[in-house]
Amino acid sequence: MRKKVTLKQIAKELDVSISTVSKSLKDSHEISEDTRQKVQAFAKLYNYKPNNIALSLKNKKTKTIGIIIPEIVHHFFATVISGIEQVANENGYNVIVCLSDESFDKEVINMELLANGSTDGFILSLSKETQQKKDFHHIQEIISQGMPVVMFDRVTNDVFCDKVIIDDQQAAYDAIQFFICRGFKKIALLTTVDYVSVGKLRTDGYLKALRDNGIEINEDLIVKIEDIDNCSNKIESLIKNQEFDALFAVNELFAVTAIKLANKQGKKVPDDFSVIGFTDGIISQFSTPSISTVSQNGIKMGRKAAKMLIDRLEKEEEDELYTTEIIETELVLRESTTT
Amino acid sequence: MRKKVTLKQIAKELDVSISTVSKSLKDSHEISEDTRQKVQAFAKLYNYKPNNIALSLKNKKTKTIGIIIPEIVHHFFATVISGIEQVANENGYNVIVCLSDESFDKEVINMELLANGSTDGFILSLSKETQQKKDFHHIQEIISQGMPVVMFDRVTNDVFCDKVIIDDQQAAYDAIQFFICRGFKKIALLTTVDYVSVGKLRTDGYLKALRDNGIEINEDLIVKIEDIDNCSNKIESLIKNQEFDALFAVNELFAVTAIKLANKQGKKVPDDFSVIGFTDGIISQFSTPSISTVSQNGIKMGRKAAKMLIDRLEKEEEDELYTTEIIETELVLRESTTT
DNA sequence: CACCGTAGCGAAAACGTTGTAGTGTTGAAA
DNA sequence: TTTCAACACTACAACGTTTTCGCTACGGTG
Repeated sequence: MRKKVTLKQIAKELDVSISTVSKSLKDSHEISEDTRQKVQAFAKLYNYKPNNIALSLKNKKTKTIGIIIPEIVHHFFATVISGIEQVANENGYNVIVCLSDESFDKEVINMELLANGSTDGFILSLSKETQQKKDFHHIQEIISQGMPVVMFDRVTNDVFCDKVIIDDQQAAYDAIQFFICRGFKKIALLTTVDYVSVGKLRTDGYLKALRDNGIEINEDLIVKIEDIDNCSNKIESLIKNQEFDALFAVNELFAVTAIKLANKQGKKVPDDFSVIGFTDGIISQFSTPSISTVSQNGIKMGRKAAKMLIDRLEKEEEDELYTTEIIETELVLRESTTT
Repeated sequence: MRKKVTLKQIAKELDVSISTVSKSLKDSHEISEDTRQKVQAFAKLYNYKPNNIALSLKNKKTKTIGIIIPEIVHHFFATVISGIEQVANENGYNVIVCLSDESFDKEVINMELLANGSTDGFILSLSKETQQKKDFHHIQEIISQGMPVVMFDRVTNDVFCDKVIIDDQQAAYDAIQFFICRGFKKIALLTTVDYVSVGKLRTDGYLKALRDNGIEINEDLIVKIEDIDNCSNKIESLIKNQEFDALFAVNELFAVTAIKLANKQGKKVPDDFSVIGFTDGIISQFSTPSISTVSQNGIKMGRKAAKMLIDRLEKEEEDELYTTEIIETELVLRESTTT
C-alpha cells in the first residue's frame, strides 16, 4: 500500500526543510532552479497532492457547498442538484448533499453538522415540517455566523437571504388563463394543503385568475391533498361527481394520478377534460397522454442558486443586500390539452 | 455577526488553558467540578461546537463518503443515493456527491480531488466513457492508497474491491423466460451498445434464455441503441417491419419510447405485443399502460453499498477479502404484459 | 522532616499546509 | 577591509483540536 505522501516526508527524504518543498512546488523564485526541479520530480514520482483538509483548516475555506433538500428521489430536486453541481464544478467547488426527508429535526441536525467547518455556505429548500412549524432559528443562526445561505423553491419571508424561486402564483395564473382563453370555465384544482408554500401560491394564482375573469369559484372543484398515497378516493369522487372541462394540478403526480383515475372511469383526457400539471418531470413527458405542464427549469434554478452563493463567497466585503431571483417558467403544451 | 467560538477563545475568556477547556467539555475527571461547570456553561452560552475540519485533520478521518455517479437526474441513481444517505446518516457519515456526466476525465478529476483528504472512502458507478476505455488506473490508485472503494451497478472485473450488483443476466433471463412461458416466441430486444456493462449482461441473459428454450435468435429483432435522443427511427423500423409478440427493453426509457412509437403506428401494448422494461422508475409506474419491469431496488443497493463501505472503514485490520453482493431483482407485473 | 500520592491544571506535540520572518553564505561595491 | 545586497534556504506561527506528559501544591504517612 502506497499511502499518500506529505510535504514532511518529501522534505525528510530530500533532506531539505518543509518550507523548501512547499515553495518549490509553488515555483517560488526563492528556491534555486536545481532544488526546485529535484523536489518537483520527486513529488511527481510519488504523486504528491496537497491535503484538502489541511488547506481547509489553514484557509478557513472548504470549497464545499452544502445542499439541504427534502428528498432526492424527486426529479425536480435532482435537476436542481445537477444545476448546482455544474456551476460548483466550474468554480472548483464540491457539493455535499444532505436530505431532510421532510423532517424538521433532520434539517436542523444536518445543517448544524455541516456548519461546523464542513462547508462554506448552504443552498437549501425547506422541509414540509419546517414550513409547517415556521421555525427558522437554525437558518438564522447560521446566517448570523456569517455563513451565506441561498434558499430555493420552498422559501420563507421570515429569513433574510438570497433566494431563487419561480413566480408560482403567476405561473398558475398563466395556466388558468390559458384554459380560460380556450373557453374552459369549469376548472378543477388539485392542490396541496396550505402550509406548503408553493402549493398555496399556486392555489392563489388559480383563484386570482378565476376572479379576474369573473368566474365564480366553486369550492367543490378544489381538492386539497395532504398525502399522495391515499388521495385516490378524493380525486375519484371529484371526477365522478363534479362536472368540469379542465383540471389544473400543482404537481405532476397529482396530474398523472387524475388522468389514470379518469381512465378507470371511462373518461379520456383531453377529450373529456384538459389537464395542465406543474413541474416538468419525467412523468409528464412520458405518460400517455403526455401532460402539458408548467416547466420549472430546475437546472436553471440550481445554476442560479449556486452562482449567487459562490458570488457571495468570493467577494470579501459582505453586503446585506439580499436579492430574490425569479426564474421564468414556461407552459409546455403536450397531449393533455386540446389545442 | 456572531462568529463561531473556538476552544482558544473560551480559554482566554475564562482565563484557563485550552487543554482545560477541552477536557472540561469532555467531562474529564482531571478537571474539578467547579471548572467543568463553568466551562460547560460558557460553551453552551456561546454555542460552542467543535470544528469538523480540525477534527478531521487530527483524526485522519472525515466521516464523509464520496459518491461518484454518472448522473443524478436518473431515478435509479437518485434512489441509490437515497439508500446510501440513509445508512451514512445512521452511522454519522455525510455524503459528498460528484457527477461524472458519463465522462472519464470528470470521473478521474473528481475522484482525485476527493481522495486528497476529503473523504474516507468511495462508492461509485462507472461512467460510460470509463467502461469504454477500460482504464481504471484512477480507481486502482486510490485503492492502493488504502482508501476503500465500493462499486455498484456499473462495475468491472478489472478492479478488486467490494461490489454491489444485481444479477443482470439472470434478471433478463427470468424476464424472457416469463415471456416464453406465456407462449411468446418472437421476442424483440432493445438494448444498449455492448460496452455498457449492464446492457451487455442483460443482452446475454436474453440470448441465453432463447437458446435454452431452443428458440432461434433473430438478429433483426435486436436493436442496439447508442444514443437515446435519436433512436426513434431504429425503433420505429423495428415495430413497422418486424413481427414480434413481446419486447424486452434494458431500461425503462427504451420501453416507454417503444410503447409511444407503437401507439403512433396504431399498435397497442399489450394487445399487439407485451413489454417488459428494466429499472423500476417513475416512468414505468405512471405511464399508460404502466410497464411491467425488472425492479432493481436502488435503495437496497445503496444501503448495502454504504454498509459495506462503512464496515470496512470501521474495522482497523484491513483484509483483502472483497465480496460482491448480489441484490435480488423482482419482476413487477403491470399493464404492459398480458396475464 | 522527608517522602509520596494525587488533584487540578497547563504545556506541547501532532495532524499538513502556507507565508512571513529570519539565517547564513557568498560576492561585490565602497 | 568593511558593508551590504542577493541568494538559497530554514524556523516558526497559525488554523482548531485532542491527548500525553509534566508540573505544582497540598495533604497524609512514616
